[in-house]
Amino acid sequence: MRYKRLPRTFFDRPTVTVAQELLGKTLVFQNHRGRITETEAYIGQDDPACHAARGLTPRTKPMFGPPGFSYIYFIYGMYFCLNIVTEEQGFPAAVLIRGLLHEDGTHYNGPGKLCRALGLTKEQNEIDMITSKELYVLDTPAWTDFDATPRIGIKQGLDKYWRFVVRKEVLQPQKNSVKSLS
DNA sequence: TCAACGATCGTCT
DNA sequence: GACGATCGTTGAT
Repeated sequence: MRYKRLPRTFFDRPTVTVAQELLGKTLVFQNHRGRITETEAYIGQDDPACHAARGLTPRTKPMFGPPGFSYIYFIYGMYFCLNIVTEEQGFPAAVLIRGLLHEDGTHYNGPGKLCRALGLTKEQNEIDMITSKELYVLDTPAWTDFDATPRIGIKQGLDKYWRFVVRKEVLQPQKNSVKSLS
């Protein structure tokens, strides 16, 4: 089975919808690939936790651009975080990729660890993930069994339940079947 | 120019 | 649970 890459229309939708439906999709960067297990939505200038809340700056410029582009920023002096821009050009919003189940079996929890493992840096900021040959998302089956919680590591916007994480049973589907054999 | 802070993580208590 | 590492971005001077 050969999976197609997600088209721009996938990202040109409400950010919460995109964040939820990205769970289970396959992120590809160079020789790495893994399925997305955890996302967060950051939506517009009315969301106080969104980097774009205080307007357009050099850093947040990608968020104001077309959907389907990467937005990678440097944080805490040592980590990068990967986002994918959503919604129409001019409306600043993006989905933060927080968790990835690598095809080698490693589950990366946390945006900083994920980017470090894959080698994602500012070099990959503002890449068009619809046309790029090194950074894109494949349309593998979605995981629809997930929880919604407040976002992590922020001090404002905690009333919004815009973090989406697949339930851990999804990540160990073989456990029940093993038990039923005995 | 300057100082405070941050969508994190590992280590220590 | 608390804290330090480490530095680019930002808004204020």
